[in-house]
Amino acid sequence: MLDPRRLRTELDVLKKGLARRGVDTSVLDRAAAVDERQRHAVAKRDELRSQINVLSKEVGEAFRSGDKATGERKRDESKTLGEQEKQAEAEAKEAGDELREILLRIPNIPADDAPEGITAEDNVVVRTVGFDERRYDAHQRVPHWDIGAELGILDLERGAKLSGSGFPMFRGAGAAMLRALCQLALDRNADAFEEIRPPTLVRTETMVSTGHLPKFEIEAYHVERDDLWSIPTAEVPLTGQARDEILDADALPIRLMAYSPCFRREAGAAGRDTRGLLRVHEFDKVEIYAFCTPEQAGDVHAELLARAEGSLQALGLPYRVLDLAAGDLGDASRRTFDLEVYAPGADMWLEVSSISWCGDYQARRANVRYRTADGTAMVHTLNGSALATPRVWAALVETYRQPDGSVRIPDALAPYMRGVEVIGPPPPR
RNA sequence: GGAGCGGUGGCAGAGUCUGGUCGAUUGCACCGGUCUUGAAAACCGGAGGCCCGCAAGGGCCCGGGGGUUCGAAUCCCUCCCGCUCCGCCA
Repeated sequence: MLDPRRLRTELDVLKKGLARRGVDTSVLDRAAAVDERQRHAVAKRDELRSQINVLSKEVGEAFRSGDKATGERKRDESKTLGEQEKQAEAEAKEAGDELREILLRIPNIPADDAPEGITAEDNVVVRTVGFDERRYDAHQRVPHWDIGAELGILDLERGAKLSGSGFPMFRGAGAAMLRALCQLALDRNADAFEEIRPPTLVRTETMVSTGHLPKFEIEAYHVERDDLWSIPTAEVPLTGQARDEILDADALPIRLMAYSPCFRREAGAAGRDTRGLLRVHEFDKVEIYAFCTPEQAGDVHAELLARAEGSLQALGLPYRVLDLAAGDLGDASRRTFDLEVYAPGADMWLEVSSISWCGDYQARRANVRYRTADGTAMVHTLNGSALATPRVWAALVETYRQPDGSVRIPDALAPYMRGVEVIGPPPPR
């Protein structure tokens, strides 16, 4: 959420920023008008309340001192003012609610150094690591859905039988590899990040705090009976757990990580790049996350990126780093680097991590502050996947497929797989 | 799921029956000072959050929302959360 004060102090700046996303900036004019209306109503209400407070005190004094006539007169006077106050209050509340409704749907202002452009085509490739097109042989040009079926480690049919398409079921070494990947990611970051295992069903307010509601309601699974939402990422509970808190500045940056399942309806993406594990409704992920001061945020952002890259490097997967164009940024983010691994079988770059600096956008929604020398200020929040399983799994089996059809397990991962070094064909079932 | 009790400032804990002088007593923690070679102790002082405003100042906040009243931490309704006991259960 944007700071409503900026609507009156730097409306132009906000408009320029939103325009870079390719968004209609007239909402800002609407918001500014409602803000103006709200402040007028509040001022009027406060003035009336001030008078009522004085009168009420006098009523009490008058009755106590036995001056019944004065007491009754002032009481009636106060009552009249009370009716006006009620009306002003109603206006203030109505305008306040409307302003919040508008603000909750306005995305964050992109950082100045976020690349220009409004589509994914405009994203800038910052660097490509470990990629050499010529290095791949025919045996690596097999898509993971075929490899998975062949080796009996991915059972999409049965996953669909259970829950529908987009709900993969893994078996045997394939299932173990998912756990191994998460364990690896957690272990690699445990030196600096506190591990959290949050709930994965959360309240509406929690989803609002990160920006996933109200605007993207269609993207989330909702449990109606209990009015709870399945989290699309651990970023949601990690942000929400600090809601309404004032953090100790000395404790910042606070680095957290969390393993969690993630649920996404992918409503807007039906039929697009959905084969195999390319786009699924449920998957496991290890998220790395930080609360920090605005001054620390740049460094922390770089740190999260380096951490996420580190896991891919450890697994020996070629990847590239994208600096997202202003228009391709998620709503909450002001600057995002995407990590994409190369999947030779599918011959695609797969997004496996989005490392986002959200500024105070989420902090304001969740009301997470820290103490400063002269008061409080909103923290900055940053998040990114340390490792998202299904796409990394896909890239792994494609990259490490050997001429005989088996899949070699990278050295870094083997210890987490009971020493398994190669996944061969399954025993007959 | 049933019954009972409770939610007050960073924490603990009064105040609620008997509405006004209660944004709120007290203790701990915290910050500054005195004393001390230094520290502790003791003593003195300071200190909640939010909104509007250049400021002066005003308004709001005792879990959330609504109501009664001239006036609500205090009375009423409702929702949420916590604890205890019972039931059920991985």
